[in-house]
Amino acid sequence: MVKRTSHHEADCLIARPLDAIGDWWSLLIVRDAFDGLRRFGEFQKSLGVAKNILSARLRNLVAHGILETVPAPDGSAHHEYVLTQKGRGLFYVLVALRQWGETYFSGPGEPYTFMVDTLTGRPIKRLEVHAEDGRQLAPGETRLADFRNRETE
Amino acid sequence: MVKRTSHHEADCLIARPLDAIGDWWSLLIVRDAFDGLRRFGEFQKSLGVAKNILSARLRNLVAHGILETVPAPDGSAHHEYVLTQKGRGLFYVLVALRQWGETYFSGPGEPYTFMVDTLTGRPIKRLEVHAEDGRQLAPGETRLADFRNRETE
DNA sequence: CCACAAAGGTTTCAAATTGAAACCGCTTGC
DNA sequence: GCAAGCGGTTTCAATTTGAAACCTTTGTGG
Repeated sequence: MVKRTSHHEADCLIARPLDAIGDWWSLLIVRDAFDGLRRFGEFQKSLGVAKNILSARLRNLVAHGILETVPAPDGSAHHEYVLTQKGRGLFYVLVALRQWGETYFSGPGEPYTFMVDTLTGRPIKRLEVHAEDGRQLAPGETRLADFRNRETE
Repeated sequence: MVKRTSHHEADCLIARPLDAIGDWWSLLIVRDAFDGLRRFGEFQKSLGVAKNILSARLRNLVAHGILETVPAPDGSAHHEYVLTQKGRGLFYVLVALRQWGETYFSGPGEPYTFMVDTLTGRPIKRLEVHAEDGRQLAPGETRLADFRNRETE
C-alpha cells in the first residue's frame, strides 16, 4: 500500500476540497467552530474524539488555512482556533449538508433542530441554484464547462 | 480500538449524513453519478480507486438509499447504479463544495471549469442563504433552534 | 464446441490510519 | 509546594485501505 489516497492534485474542484475536509471529523470541527467553539478542550468534549485524532485534524485544518490559531484572549499561554475567511466559506456546504440531513435523516417525531434566521426565529429557506438571469435551475439543468483562462469569468 | 467511529446515532443532522458520505470516495462517486456514470467499470476508471474499495462504497451508498441498482438496459446480466431522489438531493452539497473549491482551490491560470446553466452556457450564481422573507443571510445571522415536533414547520 | 477475453466483483495480505489510554510539560489554585 | 487542569504527544493494538491476484459469469471468435 503506497499511501492513503490524496485528491490534492485532482483536476476536479470537488475532489480537491475533500483533501482538506473529506474525513469523518473535519467538517464537524468546522461546524463546532461556527457554533463558537475555540478551545482544544471544547472541541474534544463536543465531539468525543480521541485527542491525538483531534490534534491531527486541527493541524490539518490549520495547514489548509481553514482554521488559524490566535493567542488566547485570557492571557494564558494557550491559543484558540478560529475560522479564517476560507473556513467561513464552508458555511454553504454545512447548510446544504444540514438541509439534506433534515430531509432524509431525521427520524419521525424525534427532537429536531432547524437552522433559523436569528432575527425572526423562522426557518431559513431551502438552498436553490439560480442562473445568472435569476431562473431557478434543477440539477439536470447545469453542466460543467471548461474555460481556458479566468478572464472569461 | 473499538471500531471506526460512526456518527449514525449522533443528534446532529450534519453528523448523521457524514455516516453515509463522509469518506474520501463516496461524494466523488455521487459526483460521477450526476455526470451520468452508471457502471462499476466506469466509476472505477473515472476514480482510479481499487475495486474492493469501490465495491464497498457502492454497497454503502446503496444501503443508505443514495444509489440504487437497476438492471442493465442492454439486457446483460449486470446492473447499473443510479441516483435515487435522496441521492439527487446531494446536488446542493456538491454545488456548495464546488463553489468553495473554485474560490479557494484553483491555482492561478490553470485550466478551469465552472458549473454553467445548460441553456445559456453562463456560469450559475453563487449559492446564497435566504430568510423566509427573502432577506439574504450571512453566516452569523443564522442559528440552530429546537422544535419539539415537526408540526411547527 | 472450445478457447479466450471482458465485466464485475471477492479474496488476500502488507502498509497506513484510527482510537484508547498512558504519559508529559506547563500553568494555575490552594 | 503540590495537586489538578489544559493541551497536547506517544504507544500500541484493532481496523481500514489499497494493489494485485483470483474467481465467476457471460460474450465472442474460430
